[in-house]
Amino acid sequence: MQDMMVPDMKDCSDCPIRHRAVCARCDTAELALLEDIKYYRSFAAGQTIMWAGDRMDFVASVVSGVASLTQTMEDGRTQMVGLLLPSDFVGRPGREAATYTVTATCDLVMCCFRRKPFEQMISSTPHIAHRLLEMTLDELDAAREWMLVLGRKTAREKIASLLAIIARRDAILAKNAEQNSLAFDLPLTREAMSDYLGLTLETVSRQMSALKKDDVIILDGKRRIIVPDMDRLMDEAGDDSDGGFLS
Amino acid sequence: MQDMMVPDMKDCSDCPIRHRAVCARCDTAELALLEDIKYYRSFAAGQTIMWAGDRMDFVASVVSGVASLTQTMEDGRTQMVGLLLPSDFVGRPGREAATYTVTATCDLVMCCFRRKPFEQMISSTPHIAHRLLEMTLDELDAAREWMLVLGRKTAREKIASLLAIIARRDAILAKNAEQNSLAFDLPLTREAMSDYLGLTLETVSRQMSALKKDDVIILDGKRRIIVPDMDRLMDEAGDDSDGGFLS
DNA sequence: CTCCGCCCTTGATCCATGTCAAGGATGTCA
DNA sequence: TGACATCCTTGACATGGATCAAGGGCGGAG
Repeated sequence: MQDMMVPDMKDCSDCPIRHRAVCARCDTAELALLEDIKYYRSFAAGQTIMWAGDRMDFVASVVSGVASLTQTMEDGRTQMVGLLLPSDFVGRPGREAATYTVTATCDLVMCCFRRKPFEQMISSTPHIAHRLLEMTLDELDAAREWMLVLGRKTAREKIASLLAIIARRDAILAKNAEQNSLAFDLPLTREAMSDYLGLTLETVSRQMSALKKDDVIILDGKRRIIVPDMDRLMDEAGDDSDGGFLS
Repeated sequence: MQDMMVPDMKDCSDCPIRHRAVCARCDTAELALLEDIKYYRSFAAGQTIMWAGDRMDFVASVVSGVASLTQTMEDGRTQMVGLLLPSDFVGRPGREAATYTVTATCDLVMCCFRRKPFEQMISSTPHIAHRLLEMTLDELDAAREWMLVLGRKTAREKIASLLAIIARRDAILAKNAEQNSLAFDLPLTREAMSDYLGLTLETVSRQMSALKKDDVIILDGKRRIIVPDMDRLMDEAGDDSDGGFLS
């Protein structure tokens, strides 16, 4: 799993899906193919990119910013089922309609590929299909890891788990991994956190305050988080594992 | 998703992964290949097939019975992250160690394939890789569906969701789908249900009694369930969707 | 600068579910 | 047949997190 986290761009720095999506071993012919079908789109914070059930004729990779996948019940209860960070992939080859609502939780740039040609490319280039399979398996692991968080952890552990995941991911992208003290900006509102954790906004706020009081985190404003001791945070998360990566 | 549920065996009734796993379009050469690397294993109810972290040198498909994938925290809290019903696939090509503990929840037969040759076969037969990708995407959808259950549903809704999923899956395998009244045997103890739903055993028991009192289900003994009205059950589950299928 | 709206915090109270405890039903083995 | 183990049910009580409610802080628009 580790090697998925650092995009390998050395051989194709212009590959439009150099982000985690496909990357690594693209050859020139594939690059040309991809170049032909890609386009970029930007979204403002809070903007909904697509609604569950919408026809979806592209797949995409997050270039910068954060997006969320959510499910909503008839009565309005909502659950976030995936958080898309830079290098994450969204969209399902072979499926016409979006299964989840996709929303930009902060300003966002995506690199999109028209679906039909992308699917053709997959059928004709086995190693890209293989790469997609690996990615999907990683997402499945992350989703299952999250099931443990949702089903069995306390509110405090849930918050710590979320912070730990974002901190670690952030550190890796910034090449700061291995440091025990980290600082980062939360890309989520308290409400978005509550939707991800299966809590209410108030409980999230209270537990953030509690973690702050206990010196597990330091808050600089509302969104800037300093983690003086990652090991301590992981401990609070009740986490022995290396932490699933958000879809 | 629908078409995944009914194994398509018409062209290869002897294909050892005729269950949902690969199925459908195997040609003779592949059959021979598979035949060469497969073997069957049986397990008794309650038996653990492998522990998280164990070296795993096979992948497998459930022939009969039910198995569960579980994660456990250091302090013993456990969460089931997948329920493997007949035709489900377990194991991850390319991964040496098991990520989850796999346990037989009732007597179980699996059809196993040695991992290395299986991986080779995947690389050399693109449509099998493609099939695996589709399956994995379905499992991902199921896992995300379950995140909504774990994060946002009440105990009563959780129970109804689980019963609805098992009932529907059972009906499909028995070619009874479309009927509004169904009967089936629960393949899980109350404790296994609680591990899947993120509840305690006692809460599961109480909510089963409540659903019985309200005529949503009829209990014949402890394990035999009769659902007089599937629509009613789905309604109790708070479920608009067609219900994710357990991995 | 001031007002407004959004996001966040905190308090008081309630309730769904967890926890602890007792006992019932069913199947197995001697 | 009786003793025992396993699985399940039910009751009494505790509590974590939800709900309802009030207000603080900050950034953007005028």
